[in-house]
Amino acid sequence: MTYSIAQAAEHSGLSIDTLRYYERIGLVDPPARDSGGRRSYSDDDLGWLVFLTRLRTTGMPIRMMREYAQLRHRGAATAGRRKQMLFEHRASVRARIAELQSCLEVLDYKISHYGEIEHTFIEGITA
Amino acid sequence: MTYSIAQAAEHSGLSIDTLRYYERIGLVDPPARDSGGRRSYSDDDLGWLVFLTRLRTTGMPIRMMREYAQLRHRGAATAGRRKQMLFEHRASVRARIAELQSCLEVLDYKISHYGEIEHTFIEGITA
DNA sequence: GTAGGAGCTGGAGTGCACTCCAGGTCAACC
DNA sequence: GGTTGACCTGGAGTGCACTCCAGCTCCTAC
Repeated sequence: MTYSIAQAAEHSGLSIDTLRYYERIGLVDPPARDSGGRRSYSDDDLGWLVFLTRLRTTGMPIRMMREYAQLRHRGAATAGRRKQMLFEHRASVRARIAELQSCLEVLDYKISHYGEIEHTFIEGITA
Repeated sequence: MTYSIAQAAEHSGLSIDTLRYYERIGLVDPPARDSGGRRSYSDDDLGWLVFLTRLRTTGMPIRMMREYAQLRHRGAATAGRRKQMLFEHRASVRARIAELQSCLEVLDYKISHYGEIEHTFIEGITA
């Protein structure tokens, strides 16, 4: 199964421009081309794109994704390094979640605090 | 108690440049000045700065923080609107956490997958 | 055979959130 | 009274991750 750039964009959630941009900066390998010179993405290509969007969603910077892509390109010999990268990235995602959760508590507090303002009309509380 | 800009930066985790930048764009009110014309932050100022860093950490864009700051500036009459903003923001933070957690599952899967590669030396698995 | 639409390239432009800089002031200490 | 160090201002520069554009080609449908 092959996919046009529009279909690849649709499937991955990236824009067409972003797909070409990712190719330009070496984040994805140049896909095959059809008889008219247009990009023709394979299922494997799509799988990689979708995985990239996960890394992006979790805040991995592009330069790190590119490093990962380059290791991947060098084959099975780099599997350990790649696993290590994902391992470390997972830790940072967990830390990020913890950070967000601690901020959530502050928001919860603030929101209930506003509730008091609204019900008792305490003056001067403007935070 | 008052604080120099360096102390405010230290306490809030923002840089000195960022403090001046936030003031310039109307995110924080201009603090008092000492006899030498230097910024002199109050405890209230610091409290606001710390709260801003929470909003920032949770990904609120500056333009929204500024909107919030402007409402706050208009006093208690805008408390409802501000509470509503925090309420909506909290929902987006929760959504973000859920998104990260779902990506974490993908990472977990990938990482255990790499484990298989390392132990059984399956060829061709390069994702 | 031509009009329309998708896709192509190289390169310029955008928005966000800072970050840095030059050139100056001010207070304190030696 | 000179040097040092923190701070001041307005404005320019940075890094990231896209996003847009002009001008072109190619295929399909009428």
